[in-house]
Amino acid sequence: MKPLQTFHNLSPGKQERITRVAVEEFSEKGYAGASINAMVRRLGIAKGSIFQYFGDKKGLFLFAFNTAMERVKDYLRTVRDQTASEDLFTALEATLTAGVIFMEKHPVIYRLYIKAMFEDDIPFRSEILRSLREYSFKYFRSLLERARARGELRRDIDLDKAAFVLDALMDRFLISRTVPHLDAGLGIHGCSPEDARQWIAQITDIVRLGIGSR
Amino acid sequence: MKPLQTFHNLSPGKQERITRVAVEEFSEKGYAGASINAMVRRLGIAKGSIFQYFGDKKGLFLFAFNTAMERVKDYLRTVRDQTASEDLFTALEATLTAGVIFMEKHPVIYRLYIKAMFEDDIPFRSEILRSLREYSFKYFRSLLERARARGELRRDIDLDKAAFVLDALMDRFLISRTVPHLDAGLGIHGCSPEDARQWIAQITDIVRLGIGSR
Amino acid sequence: MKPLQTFHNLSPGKQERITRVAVEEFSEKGYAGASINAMVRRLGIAKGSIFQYFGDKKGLFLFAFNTAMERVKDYLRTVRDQTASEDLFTALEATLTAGVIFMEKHPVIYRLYIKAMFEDDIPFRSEILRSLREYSFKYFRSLLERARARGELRRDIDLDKAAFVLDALMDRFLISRTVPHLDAGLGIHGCSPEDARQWIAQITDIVRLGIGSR
Amino acid sequence: MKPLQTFHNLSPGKQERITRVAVEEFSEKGYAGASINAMVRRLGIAKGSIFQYFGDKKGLFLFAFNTAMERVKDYLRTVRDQTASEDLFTALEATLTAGVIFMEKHPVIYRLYIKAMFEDDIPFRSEILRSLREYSFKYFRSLLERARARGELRRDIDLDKAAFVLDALMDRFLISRTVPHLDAGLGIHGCSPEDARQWIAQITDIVRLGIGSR
DNA sequence: TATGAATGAGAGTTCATTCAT
DNA sequence: GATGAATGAACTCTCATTCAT
Repeated sequence: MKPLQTFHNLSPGKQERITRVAVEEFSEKGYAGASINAMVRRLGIAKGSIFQYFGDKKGLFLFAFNTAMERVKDYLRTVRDQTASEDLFTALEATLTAGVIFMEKHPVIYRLYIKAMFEDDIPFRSEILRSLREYSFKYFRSLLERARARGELRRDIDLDKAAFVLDALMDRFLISRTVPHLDAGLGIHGCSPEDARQWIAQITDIVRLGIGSR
Repeated sequence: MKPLQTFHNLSPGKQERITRVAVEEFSEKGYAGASINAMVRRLGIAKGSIFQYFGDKKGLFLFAFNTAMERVKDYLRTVRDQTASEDLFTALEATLTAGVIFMEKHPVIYRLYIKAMFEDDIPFRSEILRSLREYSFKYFRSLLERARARGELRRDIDLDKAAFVLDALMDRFLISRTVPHLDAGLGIHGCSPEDARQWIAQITDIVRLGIGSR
Repeated sequence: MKPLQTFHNLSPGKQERITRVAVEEFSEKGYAGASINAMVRRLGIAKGSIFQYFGDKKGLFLFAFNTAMERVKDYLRTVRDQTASEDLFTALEATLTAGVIFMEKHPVIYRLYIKAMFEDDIPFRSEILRSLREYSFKYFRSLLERARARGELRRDIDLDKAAFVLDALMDRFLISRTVPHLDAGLGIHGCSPEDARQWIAQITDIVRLGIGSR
Repeated sequence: MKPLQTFHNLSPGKQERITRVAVEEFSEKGYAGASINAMVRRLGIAKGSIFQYFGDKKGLFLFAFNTAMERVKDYLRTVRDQTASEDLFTALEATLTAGVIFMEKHPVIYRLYIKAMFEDDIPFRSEILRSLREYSFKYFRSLLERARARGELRRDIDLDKAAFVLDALMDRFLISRTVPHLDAGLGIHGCSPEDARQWIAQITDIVRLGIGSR
């Protein structure tokens, strides 16, 4: 019997409940800190069941993490599609804003991503991070390539470097909204969506002057 | 008897050895993951002694962390003093370069900082991070204020936002050199100091156009 | 519904497969160590089925063990029949040689026998072992009685004691070929069939002088 | 801190109690079957203590086993010394008798030996068995060499083969007294010491004729 | 008849913390 | 002041067995 086979035979409602609790637990306590005991206590099921479904803690984490990341990718895909006709900097603003909204609705997922990023001994850490970063860079690269084709960029700008800057700024901005006290009192953490838009506008402005065509 | 009282009565060599081992352990395994068992094994001292010196695990961590961060601050102070007469962007390049050099020499300290940043259940996490970030922002703010006084900045730029951008880019760049696979194959992780300088130059260049006076 | 009833309604092929896997598992890991989980995994059938067929783990073991021992007895019977006209010591040599050959072809069965012999908590351990030993002794006793009738034995030898010696030597010799390092470097374990015959000849020789008629 | 260091700092009485309980548990249930939970329950100490003393289950077993075997070797040494002036077959009888007496007083140790012999997954099984068997063979070889020097043996007898026979018979005889129902009703198991001497005498008699000088 | 999801006791192991010496 | 033995809760993981479908 393959792992996950058993799990996928459960009712969708139960699958969803288990996944949600697992994501929350890993999100709150990281991989090593997460307790399967705590999960089954919250779920009201037997400890053995988790191991029947996922084989071991590693398998559970991988499943929870991948499930969560799929939702991020889905979301990002729709953003890109909706900004296809906009210029680069409008698209960037939209992306950041979308990121803020997503995090507002799914803070748990963002924290899980953070944990995977900076905790050691995450199962398949390298593969996971490499694949995520690749996805993110490809996203910004594709925005930049579209912009270059339209003549929106400085001629001499290196697309890799530019993508790095975009990724760094967006990532840090979003992290600041999640991780308390990372913004040194600037007020990013927990600020209103309107204030967030102000921040986004000004950051984008700096970037436009840095890499834009004029 | 105050905690740390007994610790400071030890010979400087012993104090230094204990501090070093504690910093290494927390740096490698994070707060929750660190094992006092492991530390005393490496140190060859009794487990009870640690509790006598520092009260509990929390006290040990706080001491180790603060000690490590003092070294960072000392280092940063000398960088600022040495670049007092340079223009903003030269000073920024120097700062990033200095950061690369520091990390090269003290990777353990940088990892400890990362762990403190992204792990929950760090004792006094809020206070620690707030104080660190404050220090970092003040550093960049002071550079920017110096630059504004000299007319090196766009008139309309908001210094807080600019400091945010500088801090974000510098931080992400340095993290990329430490955490594997965070750079999506761009080659920042583990690149040679010369390649790092190239990266720094180009990032600074983007920033100059974004916030510089012309 | 009697247990085993449902099992015997299965296709002979399936019965045989289940028996074989069970014997292998018990042979490798002993009774307590054997895992029904592992068996059904290898068989690709439902765990519940095993309990339907055999009631519980005990029933499964008993069936597997008895099935395996039947094969040993069948084999031993043919050996005795084929040596009916030989003198005692030729028959003994033939028996030992046959034992070696059987083990060579059915190591799994021999290991199962060993496990049953020396593990506690074997279900019905006493009955099982008593019956096996009885069978073995009867075998040697019948050889000895035949020999006595032909005047091949010392007058004053006690047949029980002699049977004990024969059984002990044969058993130990065969075990030495299976269990590594039981022969203290004498080279019995894993030796070639030819070398085994040399050993057999010399052991038989000692026995002949010990109990033979002259 | 080395494993066993801590343990040896305990009071001799406590060390002895722990060792005794461990030997009993392994002796009754084998390695895999033994439960550290059960041991600490019987001892009335905390589970963690066992791991502090011995590191892990493997370490505990190794210690318990070696301690038990030392007692066997000590005993055997005194037997050999006391029979130095006897002829081979008298010495053999004394050895077997001594074995019977030892087992009568220490059945737990003998069962532990049996378990180590026939259970798989014993830690360092190969090394343990090789060393034990070597010790046993050397013992019989030394008796045989002494006998050959005195002209008590058949000229053409191979000492290795003879030692094998002695070891096999002695071992099986002693096992028969411990493991129930291994004697097929011959009455070795649990027989009185006097009956045991009778058996010993007759077995020795067979061996004498098989390998003796006349 | 066959299935396989559910169970929960029990396994070995690690750990921060306490306290008598 | 330094020690290190003692603790017990919490951890991940395995297993035979049950029973509704």
